[in-house]
Amino acid sequence: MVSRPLGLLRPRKRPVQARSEATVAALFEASIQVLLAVGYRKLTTTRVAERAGVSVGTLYQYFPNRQALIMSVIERYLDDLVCSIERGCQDLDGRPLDELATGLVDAFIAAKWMRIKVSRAMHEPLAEFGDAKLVRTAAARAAGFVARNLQSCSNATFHDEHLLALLIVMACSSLLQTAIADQTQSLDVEALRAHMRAMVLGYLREARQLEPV
Amino acid sequence: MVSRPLGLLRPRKRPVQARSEATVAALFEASIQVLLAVGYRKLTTTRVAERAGVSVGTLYQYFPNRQALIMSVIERYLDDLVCSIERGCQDLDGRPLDELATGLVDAFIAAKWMRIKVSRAMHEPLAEFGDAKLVRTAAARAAGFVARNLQSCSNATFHDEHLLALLIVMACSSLLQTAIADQTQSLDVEALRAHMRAMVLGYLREARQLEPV
Amino acid sequence: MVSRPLGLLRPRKRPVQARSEATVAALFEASIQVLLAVGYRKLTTTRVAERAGVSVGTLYQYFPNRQALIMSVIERYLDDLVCSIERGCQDLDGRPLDELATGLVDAFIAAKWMRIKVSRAMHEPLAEFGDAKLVRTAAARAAGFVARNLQSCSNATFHDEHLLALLIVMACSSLLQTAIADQTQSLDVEALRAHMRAMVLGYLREARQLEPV
Amino acid sequence: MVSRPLGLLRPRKRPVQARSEATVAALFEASIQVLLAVGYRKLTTTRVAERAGVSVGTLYQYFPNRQALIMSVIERYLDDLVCSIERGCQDLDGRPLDELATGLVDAFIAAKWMRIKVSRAMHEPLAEFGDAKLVRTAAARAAGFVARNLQSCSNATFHDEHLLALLIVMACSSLLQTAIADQTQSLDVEALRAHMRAMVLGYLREARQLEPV
DNA sequence: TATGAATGAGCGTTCATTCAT
DNA sequence: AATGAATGAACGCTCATTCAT
Repeated sequence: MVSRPLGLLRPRKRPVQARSEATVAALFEASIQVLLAVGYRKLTTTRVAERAGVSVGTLYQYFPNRQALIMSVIERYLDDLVCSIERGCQDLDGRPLDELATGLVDAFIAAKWMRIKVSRAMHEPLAEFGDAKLVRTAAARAAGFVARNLQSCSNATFHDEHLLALLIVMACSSLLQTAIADQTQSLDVEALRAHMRAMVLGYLREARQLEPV
Repeated sequence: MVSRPLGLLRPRKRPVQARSEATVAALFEASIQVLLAVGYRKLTTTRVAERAGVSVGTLYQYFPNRQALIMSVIERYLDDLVCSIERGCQDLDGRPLDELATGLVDAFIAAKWMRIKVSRAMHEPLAEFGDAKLVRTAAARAAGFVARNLQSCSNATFHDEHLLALLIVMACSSLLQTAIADQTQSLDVEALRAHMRAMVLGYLREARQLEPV
Repeated sequence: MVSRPLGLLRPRKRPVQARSEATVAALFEASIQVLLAVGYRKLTTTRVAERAGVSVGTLYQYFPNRQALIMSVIERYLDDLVCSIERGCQDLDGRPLDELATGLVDAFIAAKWMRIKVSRAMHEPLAEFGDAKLVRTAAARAAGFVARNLQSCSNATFHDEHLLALLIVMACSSLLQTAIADQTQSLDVEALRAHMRAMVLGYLREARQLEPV
Repeated sequence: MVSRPLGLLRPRKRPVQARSEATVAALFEASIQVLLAVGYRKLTTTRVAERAGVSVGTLYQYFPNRQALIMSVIERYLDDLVCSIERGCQDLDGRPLDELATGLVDAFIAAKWMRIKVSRAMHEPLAEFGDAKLVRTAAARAAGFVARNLQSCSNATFHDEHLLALLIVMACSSLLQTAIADQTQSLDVEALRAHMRAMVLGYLREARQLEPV
């Protein structure tokens, strides 16, 4: 799953050579580490480059500026996340409603909670660039899979699967992000899983009667 | 419900005089405006003071440092939010489940969406200080009201109203925050209201069967 | 022994009333305390006024600016010092050389070491304004007494008592100041006293043969 | 005798390249110039950098903070001073007492008075950091040479050369510093030299009879 | 291509001083 | 006369970005 930067985020050079790819990967990895080690406010280009074992100058050969680096990191994270969710949703076609709800919630939790530290590290960057196309695109992609799952549900049909799917995606990811950001861990995963399942399942049951808007 | 900052966040001087109160209010207002105008990263003490029509020095007479200012702004925002939610939940005691769900969702939307610009402005600050006691306290307070509403529901009883309430609060606020942060407004309020209602109602219906964990 | 400020140091108002005198005294005392508590670099007018139990505004009614305050404090300190030395030299007229040396050294040590904390507090202010008339004047005054002692010595006569006296004053006070500034107290007072006595006595013995320059 | 700052004072990067060394040298030189031109209180990192012909950022690449810069400057000054004194004391072994006294005083005067402007510039910084290890170390080193000279004196022996040496070092340097700090130059060098010689010589003559304490 | 020294605008913060009350 | 809120220039320091090597 390679980073696919778009628009303003496009690196100055495409990492065609093995060396370049390795450098970019190291910079991504270093960014996460810096984020976890010192926090977003202290994430400096110099620090990231240092951690990655290259010079600042080199960083600037792959990313036009700090923002591009961060957005690339976010992009990569979201990409991985969406792929992980997709994988989790793959076997849910044709299932009855309750299994579907369980499966979806498990997929989201697996995707976010399993990589909890990275998810936590992404909290602030996502807040700064959270209104970017990036995030909407990722949400839309995830909503795509989920919508397909909903369409193929064995014991229920819906009016507007895509909107339902989008709301499930938004609700699950925002709730999980909030739960993860809480360092005190006041909610344990299993409780969260049970309640999210109830929420999604209940929502879908109600939604069968929901008229399209 | 007055702001009562504690510890390091305690303003340097209590605004006892009319002038002082006006200055502090102006600084709060200016912070929001700066947040909306130039974003969190460019929220500077100088910039806030300027916009409030006072000098930096004056800002520092009321707040020991930038963080204290921001946390006070957050605190005030959360306080208002919780009060607004409380007001919205006041008439929901003794109602049947579906009216309760509708009322709760309306209360949250009224609280957040009606002050959408401020809510949007708070997105990044909340992400930086989101794990602070402040936020958890506010969530717990809101969960308190909601739990009371659940307990008094005319046609349903629950195992653990407090946990349910907390999850409703977290889900509603995080979902609304996400929706609000999206500048493109891909979701209109009324659609969101309908779906959130379905989500909360469905959740509570499922939750009646949920064993305590 | 009242402060007698001169020239640029003249307070804006002469402390004619009891109240004013008390305020000025409180400000002097507070300055010393601040110096000892937080050091010269952190001595601020606000802090001094606070400690003195008055407002900054009041401070500025007695001293035109920070420098005037500090110089007044120095002046008072030097005044006390010189008076203390004078007292110590009073009974030395007509004594033989060795008793004179002992007496002089004792007088200096009594003056400086007995008020060691204040002397230490004055170290930095003296360095900043050490080339001021203030210090030269104080040294000259002390040299005056010492010169008189030298003139009346029972068993020795000198060519230029005034210069000798000035050098004794400078040597004794600078050596003591250095010893006092050393927080580690590597030299104990009694050793210092013995050696200073040897130094002064030896110096005077040599000086009898020193031609005027 | 190269400057070797330790701990928090360690320069951020060791000046290994010619350019770096030149920059650091320029910063030292600029510090002295600023000290002489505007005084210690107005010695600003920006001002020093400016005068050195580099940017503030560059200054901070070589010194972690203002204090480290100043202490490095002091260290360098003291190092030079001690080396200069050492040079002046080199030929004094085996000399009779009066030649020794003359030689020592000449060594101190040569070291301090010959670099009078720098010495004057150092007055305030030394007062602020005067109790630092730096200064005590320098004094101890100088006392080392002088003690050796005393031990080898051809016509006198002493009980505690090291203490005597330390007092000579302290007396000479503090007296010279005081004389130098006096901008009015009320004492000319040659008079000072004669009297210091008398003082040191007399002191040593007395000290022969001084019992160890 | 990679480096990292250099840059300098800009930040958070302090504090001497003023002046309306 | 006394107050203390307000001022704003100036400070120490950081860091995104550039460019000579």
